[in-house]
Amino acid sequence: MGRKARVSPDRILAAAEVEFAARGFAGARVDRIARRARVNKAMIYYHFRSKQELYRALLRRMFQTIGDRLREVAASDDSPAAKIDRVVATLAELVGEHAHLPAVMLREIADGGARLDRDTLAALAALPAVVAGIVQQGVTEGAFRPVPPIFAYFAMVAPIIFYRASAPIRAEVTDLHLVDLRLTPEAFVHHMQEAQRRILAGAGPSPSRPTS
Amino acid sequence: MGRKARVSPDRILAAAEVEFAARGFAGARVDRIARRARVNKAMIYYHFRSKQELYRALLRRMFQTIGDRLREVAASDDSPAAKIDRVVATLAELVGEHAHLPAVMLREIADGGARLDRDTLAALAALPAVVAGIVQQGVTEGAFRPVPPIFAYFAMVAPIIFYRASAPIRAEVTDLHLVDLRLTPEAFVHHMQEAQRRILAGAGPSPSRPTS
DNA sequence: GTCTATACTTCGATAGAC
DNA sequence: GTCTATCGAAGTATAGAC
Repeated sequence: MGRKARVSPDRILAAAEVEFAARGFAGARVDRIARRARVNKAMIYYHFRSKQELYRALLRRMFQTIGDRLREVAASDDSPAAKIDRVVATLAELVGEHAHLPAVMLREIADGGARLDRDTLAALAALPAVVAGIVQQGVTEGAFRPVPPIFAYFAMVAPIIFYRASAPIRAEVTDLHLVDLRLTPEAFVHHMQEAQRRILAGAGPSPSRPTS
Repeated sequence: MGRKARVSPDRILAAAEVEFAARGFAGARVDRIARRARVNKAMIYYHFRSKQELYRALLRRMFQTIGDRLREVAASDDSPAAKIDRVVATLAELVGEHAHLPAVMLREIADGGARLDRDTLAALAALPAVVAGIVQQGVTEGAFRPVPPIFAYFAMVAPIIFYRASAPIRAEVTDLHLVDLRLTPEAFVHHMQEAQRRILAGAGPSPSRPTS
């Protein structure tokens, strides 16, 4: 019942992701999205009301996807340290699967969230909240030292986004023999996990030291 | 002799920085830049050849400024650990002084460096090179463990840029009582310095341990 | 749900006088 | 160096047939 009705909006969203990621909201062209989605331009305005509404729908879906994956990790019964490792790996996987996600997030932050409605903002705010929960758990169990949630979040997320989104620039810089900026995704994730462990590690080296 | 001749281009660049940071290249309007710079629009095309050339001139100047400040730190005779602290503080200062710098960098990365000419690319590539030099010095002196230069660079720069550029979104999220994402710049810098020290710290806790 | 044709607007860029 | 006036190209959005 009505399964085909979804294929058009979904193809539009997929095409929109590529276009908005590559050019930003202002630079994106509805004609190009239509062509890539192999639908008529009028269909975009039929399914979504405007370019802006299409953009919002895309962002809601993106943040929801990320949040779902992170909440999965947070809900597991792994140790806090293992959860942090998994959060880093999960974020890296997500940006690996959805190659356009980093650019969209970068642009949205640069825009100051000007086009985010309340629901989308809530979905975005849920991301640092998940990380905060894991850190809090680690602190309670004595494995982590306390750090501000938003700091832990940015220390984790920002380098991953930068690393992925900067791939074209790094490749060009390396090709021009300016500096060698190569680093495999696997090595990067490994170093990120080590870094987060070091950032969050409690004062003492012993895994479970009594607090008092 | 001819000092006044510079005031117009400089005012244009200053206005362009605001406009490009807030709206991106595609979203920026030459008319708005002209109005903000209090010059006639035709003057922009007289001093710079096009919107694109104006944008490039702006980026060159930005990366040059950052590079100069970082090279100053690298050239000092501080210890590598102290230099890392100063690099973090310097970057934080820079984005504090030039509030529009983070957004421009975010957008340029998202664009994949599409509008960077070779000179600008070289000025950008010099940034991780400076950090790499400091890390290398620390490794040689036995104070740091070896990490890939581009990793050390992103771990340092990405959170700072994100933190600054996300200020409007964080404020809105906090105001809507979704989550409390407040964190003072001073506290943020302090935590960043601590984090970088932990990431780079050599295996042993002793400051100057003989290598062999 | 789908397509064609087009109205309406905005914007980058320049011509040409001073 | 500076200003006015304007061209021409895109671009969003919709009307209306099927």
